[in-house]
Amino acid sequence: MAAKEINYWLMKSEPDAYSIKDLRNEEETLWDGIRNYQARNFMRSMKIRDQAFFYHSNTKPPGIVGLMEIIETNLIDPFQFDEKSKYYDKKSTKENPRWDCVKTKYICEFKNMITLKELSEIYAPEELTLVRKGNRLSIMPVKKSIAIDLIKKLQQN
DNA sequence: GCCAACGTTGGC
DNA sequence: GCCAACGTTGGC
Repeated sequence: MAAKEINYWLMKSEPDAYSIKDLRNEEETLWDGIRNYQARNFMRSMKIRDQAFFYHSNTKPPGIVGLMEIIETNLIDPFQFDEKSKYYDKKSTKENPRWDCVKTKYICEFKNMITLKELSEIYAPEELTLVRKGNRLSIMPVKKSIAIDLIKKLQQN
């Protein structure tokens, strides 16, 4: 039986809010709080067994710190209905929820991160959208060839 | 603190 | 539907 094609993604998080160490401790987490349609749509196209790079943003320096696996998809983000949450969306209804999330599982933390600076020296913005100037997307796809290349590099470190 | 790059909102 | 004003993300 042919192995199912898996796709690769990159997911940003500020470590003050949620870090790779938090994920290592908890093993699994719901990737909630996404309130950007483009990022949401990328999440919607994720499949179980896909893998995602964990990226620490707003750090000195920012960069890729680990790898995780997508273990559940098409989940409803519970915080959109929680009036006390900063992720509350009064326009979202239970009949027609606006925001999704996925569940991810820890695979590994890389001993040495690959910084954004290093990535931008290796890859052009057309190859890796992460290095596009002013990129604010919190979730984005990573081309398979680049993903495999990155994993190899990160494991050598 | 500044700024680039968008996304969102609201007037018309 | 257009566009100006404003807000947000996130690098530096």
